[in-house]
Amino acid sequence: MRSDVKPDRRSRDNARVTITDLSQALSLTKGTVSRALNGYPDISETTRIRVIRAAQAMGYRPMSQAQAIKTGRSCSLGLVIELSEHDAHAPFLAEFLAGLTQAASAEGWTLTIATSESEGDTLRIMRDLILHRKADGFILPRVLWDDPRIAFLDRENAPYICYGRSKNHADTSYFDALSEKSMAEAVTWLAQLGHERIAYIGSASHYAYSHLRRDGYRAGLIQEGLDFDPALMIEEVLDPEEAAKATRQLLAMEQPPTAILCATDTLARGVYDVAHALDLKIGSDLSIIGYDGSPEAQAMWPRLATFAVDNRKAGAALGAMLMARVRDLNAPLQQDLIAAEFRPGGSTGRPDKTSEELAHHVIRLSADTIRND
Amino acid sequence: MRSDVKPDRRSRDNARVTITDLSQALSLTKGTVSRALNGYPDISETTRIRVIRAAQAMGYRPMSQAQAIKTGRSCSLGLVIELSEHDAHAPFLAEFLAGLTQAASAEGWTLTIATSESEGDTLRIMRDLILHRKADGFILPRVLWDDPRIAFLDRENAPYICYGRSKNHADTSYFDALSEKSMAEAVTWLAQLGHERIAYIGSASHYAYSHLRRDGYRAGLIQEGLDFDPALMIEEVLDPEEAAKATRQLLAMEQPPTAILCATDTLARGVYDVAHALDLKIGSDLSIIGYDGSPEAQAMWPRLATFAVDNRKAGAALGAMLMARVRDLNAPLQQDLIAAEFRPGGSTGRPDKTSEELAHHVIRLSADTIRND
DNA sequence: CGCATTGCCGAAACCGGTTTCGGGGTTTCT
DNA sequence: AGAAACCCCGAAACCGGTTTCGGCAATGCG
Repeated sequence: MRSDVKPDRRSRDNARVTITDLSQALSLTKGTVSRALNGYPDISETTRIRVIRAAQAMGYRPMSQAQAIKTGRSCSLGLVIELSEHDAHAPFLAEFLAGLTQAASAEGWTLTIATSESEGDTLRIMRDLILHRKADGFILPRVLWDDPRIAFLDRENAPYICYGRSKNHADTSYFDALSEKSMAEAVTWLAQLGHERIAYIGSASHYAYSHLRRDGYRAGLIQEGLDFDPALMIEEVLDPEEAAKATRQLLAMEQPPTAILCATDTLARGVYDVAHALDLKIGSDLSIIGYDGSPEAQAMWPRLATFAVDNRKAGAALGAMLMARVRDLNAPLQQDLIAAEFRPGGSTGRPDKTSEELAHHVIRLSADTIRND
Repeated sequence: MRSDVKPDRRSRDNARVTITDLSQALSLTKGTVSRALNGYPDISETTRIRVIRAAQAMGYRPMSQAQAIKTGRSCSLGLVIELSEHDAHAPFLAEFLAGLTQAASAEGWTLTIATSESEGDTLRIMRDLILHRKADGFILPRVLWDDPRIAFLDRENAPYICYGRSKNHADTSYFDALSEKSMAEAVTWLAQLGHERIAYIGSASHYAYSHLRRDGYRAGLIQEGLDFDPALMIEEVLDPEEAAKATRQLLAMEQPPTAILCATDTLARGVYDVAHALDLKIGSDLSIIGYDGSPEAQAMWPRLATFAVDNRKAGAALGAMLMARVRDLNAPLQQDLIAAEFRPGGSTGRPDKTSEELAHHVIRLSADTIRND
């Protein structure tokens, strides 16, 4: 009773209106209609508006597939997600996709997404998508400091927009959050609460953002007149487990930090784990700030102070930029930045203990640490 | 030096191999090659394998766009994500997409995704995608108990597969996790730890899964010989805030539950919040179990015990099912179920306090509760 | 007033495929 | 041996668009 009704009527009766329908209604040829709609100069203004009017009235919208075989443009944005990454795209993805598809569908475009297992895989897939006209260009999420995708797409002469600033970002079109500014803000926030020893746990340096955030941290220290202690900065930290290890290392110092700034919320999870294990009260014994505004931050207790990036807006901006670039690859580069919004949480507060008191506390509980390690 | 090299060579020199190339190489006509590849019966077996061999050797793969305009099939799976939902798709999305695109690209298909702001919007978008051949069929995520998309697609005679079991799931093709079994397991787990009063916080009943999970909870109680107390079951809980309210209500009972089972991890967040506010020790004063295996569960402390669904596998299965269905809409329905894997965490344990002791504890701290409400 | 432009549109080829139609060559049957 | 039935494949139309080419009419210019 369900799917076996009308077994052969694959072509729906409420069919799409084609360019032929439109041309017949107007008593023009397909070619003329096509040129009118595509802004060719050899069509009089009067017939042009007549065609456009009729097109709107009849609800005509060209079938992009048919266009693609002749023009080579399929009106679709490509997004290849690499799955092998340590920190999953999970949290930011949904909002990001929302922005992208919103921008795309506003102009009748679609989003083609694919996943890959490795870097080489990504390049192969992108070539394939371009070759088969499944994507006219690409959004590059999670740009690396030295990103092979950029070199590849330059070589292939394919349009793309970066989400993030790579090493050579001056030569690329990009959209990014000013995470370096956020990191400096975080330092200021902590310094104003009275923290003097503020540590930084950074992520893998092949990510473009890690350079920026690290620099932002250091800029913040300078701005607040705090000394930079290299021992307080641990980088190349990939996941919560490694962040936990880094945290233990920091807290084992003679003068441990009273606040820890993390490049991502995910890393902050590791800091939380250690704080819980050492029975440190987060927000007083130890202050923590993350970055990303991810759902994880909402799930932590106390709430992780973090910087929320509007990923939907980012997606929309990137989509619009890419469409413009596809339309004209020789247009000037587009570069845009937004500021992330600080979202306070219970994870920061005035330091309850001095650095020395904290050290004593940790030593007292070191037995637990050994057990956990 | 970057994008302005080779300004006009839009058609790459490493061009795609078309069916014409192939037919010329074989000294056959396009038509014959096409029929050979598409399994027409009027092609001799010898030439068929000759064509197929050559196609592989030359790396020919038909351009799906060109096929689409004649056949009406674009070889792409449609996925429309509704954004207005209370509980975002965020956590499960990335893995789910991975599975989908993996299944799709294995057969040269792609995934077209779109987002919508409302239910009506979703239907419009789906019709549009079908009409413009941007999707041959749809994966329906987060199926509702009485889902308008199902009725709509039936009416449109378009292929689809449900992720979840709706009211009439017997009549649909679906893939789903056996969440009712998981809920029963959860009850058993808690009962074996010594819990006798186990509450359930369920989500909005328009979701298909809430019926199943609720029934699973009750089945678990029966199986363990525990009484069902209607006061211990609160449904239609939409978000963590409402879950927090429900938790306070449960704990304010004369005989409060010593364990709370939540239909989703997100709801468990609200339970955690209240537990923290009331200074209840999670995993001893109060045991909590969620469902979904989301990253949030990893971010909570102690780790939320939950049931992890392999969303990648689900995506792959759904993709394969949909492709089969697009190829033959009259094929028999496909229905498949997997079990979620229990992932223990520190959030469960033997009840440290009896229900009565818990009640006293809560009363003592009720002042805080009032302040928070 | 005549000729060269220009503006505007129809006709037709084209893109990369699919599908229908028809016909030539074998085989089978009587 | 001749007719009927198959088995294959080429030829050509088609899908829904785009783009080139050429020609007709109206204009510009001397």
